[in-house]
Amino acid sequence: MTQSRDDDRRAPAAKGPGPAAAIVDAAFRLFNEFGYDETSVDDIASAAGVSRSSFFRLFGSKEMVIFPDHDAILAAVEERLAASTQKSAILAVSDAVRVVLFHYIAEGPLARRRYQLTSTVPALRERELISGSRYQQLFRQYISAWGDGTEESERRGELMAAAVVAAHNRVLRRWLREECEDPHMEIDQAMAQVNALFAPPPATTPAAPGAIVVVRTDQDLEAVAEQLRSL
Amino acid sequence: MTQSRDDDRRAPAAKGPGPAAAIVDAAFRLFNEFGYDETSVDDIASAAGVSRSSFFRLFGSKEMVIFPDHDAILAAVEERLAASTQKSAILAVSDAVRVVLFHYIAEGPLARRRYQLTSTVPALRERELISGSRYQQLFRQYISAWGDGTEESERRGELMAAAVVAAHNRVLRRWLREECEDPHMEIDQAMAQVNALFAPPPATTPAAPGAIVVVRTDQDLEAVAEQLRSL
DNA sequence: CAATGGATGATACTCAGTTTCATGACCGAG
DNA sequence: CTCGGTCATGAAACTGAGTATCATCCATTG
Repeated sequence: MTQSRDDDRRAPAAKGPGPAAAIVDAAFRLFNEFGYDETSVDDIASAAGVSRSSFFRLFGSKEMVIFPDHDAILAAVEERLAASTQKSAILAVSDAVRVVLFHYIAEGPLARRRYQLTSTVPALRERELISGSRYQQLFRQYISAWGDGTEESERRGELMAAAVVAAHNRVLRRWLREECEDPHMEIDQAMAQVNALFAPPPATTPAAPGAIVVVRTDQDLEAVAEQLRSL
Repeated sequence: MTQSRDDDRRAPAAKGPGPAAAIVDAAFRLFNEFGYDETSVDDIASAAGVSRSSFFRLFGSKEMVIFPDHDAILAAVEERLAASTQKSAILAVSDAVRVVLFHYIAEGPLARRRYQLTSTVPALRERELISGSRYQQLFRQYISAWGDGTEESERRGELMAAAVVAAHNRVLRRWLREECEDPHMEIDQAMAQVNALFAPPPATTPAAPGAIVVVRTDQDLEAVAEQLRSL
């Protein structure tokens, strides 16, 4: 896995030289120049110096050139969520969201080029939506598991998962549009907002500046800390 | 809408006799018998006694045979949302959600047949997801407009729209699976839950610096202090 | 050297969706 | 009745994505 060299055949998203990277480069270049629909797979393959067959062998479809490693991110999210219990649930969710967000941010300009495509090509926007729903499904699954089995609890899990993904998407989209200077801060705020919504109603007395805030909590300190961090 | 005769040419989803209805019937029958991927458009067209051309003229794509009138529902939702202001916002959202839900429920067995397909054929599930996101976008747009323009308010709109759609989807899915006896009641409960989450942020003024935070916990003060220090 | 296995390329095929053109039914005007 | 229009339909060819098959090449290994 971690062996070096140009063994990126297993990791099409890698940056090093290799057929996969050449294909990605050619694809983004042609998409930007001529448009997504106007660029055929044959165009990409020949521009990258590989055969059509190899293209479909490496990326299963034309759309997948744009979205390289969703499966890997999804696995990372699941890993983070799995390493958690009720007590650290809120923290786990926030962490998992950060995993996703900062993965994209780490891509830098590539992520923005992708956004330029997804925001103009309906087929790609839809593909992105679908992968987003897989995150939501994953979050829902874990959040639900942390609750009791009542319908209200299940519904709460569903709503919270939707909110979590929406919060992430908003921050990410703002960053992609360069409307967001500090994504760390914004994702913290956004997740704090989510947690404030879904945490058990903390009997917040309207507080004048300098007032005493009493937090009734059955939660563990991590949860409290998460909320405080947002103030 | 309710006029009789066979003037369903403008309404492909209508039930009366006519080419569109024949196509829908043939499509569902063949999909159920042989599977979605195994049924070609030619199969459907010839089974319905029309030409391939007519099929694509009436429904733009193979997937659209399954989802007839999303645009109409979307328009109905928008109509309901548009007829509302901040004061009646919560009611408008709940009403709009009910419009969608009961539209599907009114379809009765057809909706359940569709569900059987969408829950087994990935391409159709994705198509459904996408139309769901259009509802979400619509709700977000209106809910955001009801707020002040702050980022927190915008985010709240985004989260609430996501939650609203998620709540609807949950109730609808339960009804489709026949796990839900009284969809009226369930959607009311679900929307009440959404409103309870999003409605009145009970004036939670962020505590000014120097506020006192009281945490009830089993842990001793040293542990608490240590945790807080790490914020 | 021979054999094996993995990666690649070439080719042909299916099918969705688009475009173009021809046909035929209906309809009002002369 | 006939001409000239429109509109729904059908027919056929075309593009392009995705799949399957087979041949080839190359590197390792015995």
